[in-house]
Amino acid sequence: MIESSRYAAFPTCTLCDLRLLCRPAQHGAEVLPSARILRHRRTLRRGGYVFRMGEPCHSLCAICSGSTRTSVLSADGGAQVTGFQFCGDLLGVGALGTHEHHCDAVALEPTVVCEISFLRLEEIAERVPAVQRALIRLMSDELTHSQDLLLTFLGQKSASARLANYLGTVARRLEQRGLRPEEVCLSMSRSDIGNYLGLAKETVSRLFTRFAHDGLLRSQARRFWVTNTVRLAELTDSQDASV
Amino acid sequence: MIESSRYAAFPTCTLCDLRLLCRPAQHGAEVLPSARILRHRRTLRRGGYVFRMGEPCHSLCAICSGSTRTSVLSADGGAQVTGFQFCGDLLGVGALGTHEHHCDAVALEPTVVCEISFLRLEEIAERVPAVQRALIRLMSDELTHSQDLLLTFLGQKSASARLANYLGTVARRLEQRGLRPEEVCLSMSRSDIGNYLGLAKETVSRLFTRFAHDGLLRSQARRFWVTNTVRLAELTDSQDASV
DNA sequence: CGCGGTCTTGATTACTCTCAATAACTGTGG
DNA sequence: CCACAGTTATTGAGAGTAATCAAGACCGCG
Repeated sequence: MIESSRYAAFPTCTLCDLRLLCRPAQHGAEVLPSARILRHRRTLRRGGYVFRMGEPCHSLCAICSGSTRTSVLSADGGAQVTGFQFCGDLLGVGALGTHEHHCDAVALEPTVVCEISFLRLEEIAERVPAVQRALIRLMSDELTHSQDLLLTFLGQKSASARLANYLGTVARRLEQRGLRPEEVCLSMSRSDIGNYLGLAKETVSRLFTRFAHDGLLRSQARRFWVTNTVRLAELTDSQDASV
Repeated sequence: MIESSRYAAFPTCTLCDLRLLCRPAQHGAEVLPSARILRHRRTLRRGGYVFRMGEPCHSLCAICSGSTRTSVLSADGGAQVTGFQFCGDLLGVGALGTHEHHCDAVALEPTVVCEISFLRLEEIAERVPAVQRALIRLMSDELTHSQDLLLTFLGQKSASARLANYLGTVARRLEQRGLRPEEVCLSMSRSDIGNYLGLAKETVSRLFTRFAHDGLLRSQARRFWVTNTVRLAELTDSQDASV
């Protein structure tokens, strides 16, 4: 419990997916200094790169505060947004096997991230079964999350269902992390959302207008507040575009 | 090498993603009887369930021969196809964390599968670092695969690009496993493909007709043979539906 | 206050879905 | 071996949704 003071200034650590691995001293009798695996904390400003595609990756990376956008270069040369990450989310888990980042990660606003040495973690896992299981669990969860995400894109047909689903997912995720849906606000552009969802930015804009008109949310510039989670969820489930 | 005779009748084992874990005797000096982790082999006929959603899962499952389809129940009560698996592919990796299957898996044709006890594997991993790393690598690969898959769905707009991309992916995957593109043939219905890709079955049918007319492939009933991999790949990259 | 970028809104075009009818295939039984 | 029924695949016509093209409004910023 000596460690806990290290994190006093970061209450978000209690929400972090990495917290069980970040403080392995809590696992069993064997005391392991967390300093060995917690490499460093970094502060980024809007537009700053957390990492770039192709860079070597020997760490897991968790977001302490702020938000990020990941993207890859698609075959036609343009960028393809692959996701948005918020407080407590992990970055770079998929790169553990290849030890090389396969996407860019950019801060959407002033953002603080933690890096955890994966090599150290692997060493510790060899000696502490609880850590090994936590690691496997972590990857399994990430896999489940990735497949859930895939699911939302598989059957989706209408644009409104896709956007409603996305906004609802974000609201839910942030709610799980202790924020109220009313407080949900993003920092990403219409283009980013459109790119991510496979929609034209004009379509995204129209949908925001329509959702706001229908009382589902308030939107102002790059921020929005969900005001009717229930109806947003209804839209998500509908296959067609009926509003 | 005493073990090898066990697999003599299954040459496909050399293509299997699980082979490194299935024969842990090869890892280091410690000899571990593979019988402890290889639970059993099962033969299924067309339409047979490999497993059902909600069932307990304590095993990894590899396809020795044949093919399967995974699906979940979507919010509106209908089924959503989440993927197709072929010789050497794994099933149920994402269920390792929760120890419960979160999808149905059905054989598309006469199919043989192997089950590997995950609990045993975990035990062995605690003692043999090489197995632990192989396990992590396996999950990381699965994660990478899942995210690659997600990528193909994210930006995709036109139906032809989606189908071309899918057919190309299947052809490539089977090619990696030792089959020639000319020999690629499937056992899934147009409805399954359409469900998976988010297209109406009529659209899938029309695209098959068009692709065949343009000399990209031959199709006969539920089987098809890719005859022009290059042009199929070109279609994949195109954002619009120009043919 | 003017500038560059993003966002909104409108009109047109094009793609894909839906509905509907016919054709082909699969498996079963005579 | 052939005929039959049920399922699956093909093909066509019409309707609806979202992309594209284009113009103007709003915002942050120097």
